[in-house]
Amino acid sequence: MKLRPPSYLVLGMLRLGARSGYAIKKATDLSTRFFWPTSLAQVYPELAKLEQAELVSREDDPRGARARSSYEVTEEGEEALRAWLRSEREAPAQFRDEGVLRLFFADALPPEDRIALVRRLGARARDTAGQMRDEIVPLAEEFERGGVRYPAIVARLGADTYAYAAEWLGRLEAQLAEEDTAE
Amino acid sequence: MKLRPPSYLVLGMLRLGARSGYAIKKATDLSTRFFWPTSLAQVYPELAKLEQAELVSREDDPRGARARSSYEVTEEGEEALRAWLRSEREAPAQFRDEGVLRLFFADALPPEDRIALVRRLGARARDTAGQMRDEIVPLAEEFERGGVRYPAIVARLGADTYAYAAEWLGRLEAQLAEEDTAE
DNA sequence: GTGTGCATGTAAGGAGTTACATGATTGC
DNA sequence: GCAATCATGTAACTCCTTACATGCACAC
Repeated sequence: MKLRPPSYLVLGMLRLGARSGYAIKKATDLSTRFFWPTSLAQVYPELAKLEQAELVSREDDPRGARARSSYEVTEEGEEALRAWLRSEREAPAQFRDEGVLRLFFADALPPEDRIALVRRLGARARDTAGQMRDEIVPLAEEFERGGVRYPAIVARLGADTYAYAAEWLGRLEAQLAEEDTAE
Repeated sequence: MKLRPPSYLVLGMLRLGARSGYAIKKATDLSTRFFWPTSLAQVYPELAKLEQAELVSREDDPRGARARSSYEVTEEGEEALRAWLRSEREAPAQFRDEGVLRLFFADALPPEDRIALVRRLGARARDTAGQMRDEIVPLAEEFERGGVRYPAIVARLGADTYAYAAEWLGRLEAQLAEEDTAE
C-alpha cells in the first residue's frame, strides 16, 4: 500500500487520541482544516486500507446498539509515521485562492470597486485570523498543557501569518482610499 | 457555459496581453502560480469553450509554417470578467501543505529531528519568499510601470507574507535549539 | 417527542495533473 | 547540427467533494 498525506493525517490523528473515523474528521475540522482539509468519504476508506496494511488495528467498540469501530496505531504504523516525518521529499505547498486571483486582475475595475475588493479580502483574512486565534489556538493549547506542543505551534503560525496578511491588506486599503480622495 | 476561476484566469491573462494558450500558461508560471497554478491541458480546452461562448475571439496567426491561434477578449468577455471581479460569492481559500502537516505531528519525533524539520520548513519558506522577491515581483513591476498595478501588489503581498512566515519559523528554530542545549 | 450530534459507509461526479503525441523555430 | 523554446492538443488517471443512504443516542 502506497501511503499518501491523507494516510498520515489519519495515522497522526489516531495517535493524538481520536478513536473513530468520525472523531478523526471532527478533529481535522478543528485543527488541520486550514492546511490539510479532509472528508468522511476519505477517512473511512483510508482507515480500511490502513487496517489491511496492519498499520492500524480495529476493535468493535459499540455505543449501546450503535456499532462503532475503535482504531489504534500499531507499532508498524508508528514507524511509518516517523519515517514520513523524517523524509525530505515533499510536494510543494499548494495554495489556491480565488480572492487573490481577483485581486491580481483588479486593474480591470474602476477605482471604487477595486477598493471594495481589497476591503473584502482584508475582512476575510481578519476573519480567518480571528477564527484561528479564538477557536483553533485555544483547543491546541489544551494539548500543549498535556505535553503535545506542535499543534499549538502550527495554530499560532497560522493565526499570526493570517493576521500579518490582514494588516498588510488593511494598509493597502488605507493607501488606496487616500489616493482616491487626493484626486 | 458555466465560468469557473480557470476561465477567468484565461480571460484575465488574455486581457493582460498574452495571445496564445502557450503564452497564457507561461504567464501564470511567472505570476499566479503561487495562488492559482494551471496547466496546458486546462488552458487549451478552456480557450475552446470560451471561444464557443463568444467571450474570446480567435484568429489564425501562424509563425512561419507553424500554426498559431491568436486570441482576444470580446466585449462580452470583458463584461464577464468585471462581473466576476465584483461578485461577493467566493469559495474559501484552499491551502494544502504537506510540510505544515508534518510539523503538526512533529511531537512523534525525537527533539533533534523536530528541529531539523523546522529548519527545512524555514528554508523552504525563505526560498519561496526569495523566488517571489527576485523573480515574480520585478516582472510584475514592469507591468506596474505601464499602469497595471495589481499584479505587483499581489506579488509583494505574497513575498512579504512568505518572508514573515520564514522569519517566524526562524525564531521558532532558534528557540527550540536553545531549549535543546539548555537541558 | 424532536432536533442535534454520533456513527459508518457508498456512488457519482468534478477538477486538475501527468503522460502521450507531434512538430516547427530560433539561437548557439 | 542540436538544444531549448514555441506551439497545440488528447487520454488516462488521481484526488477529492458532494450527495445519497441509514439509523441510534442523548439532551431539552
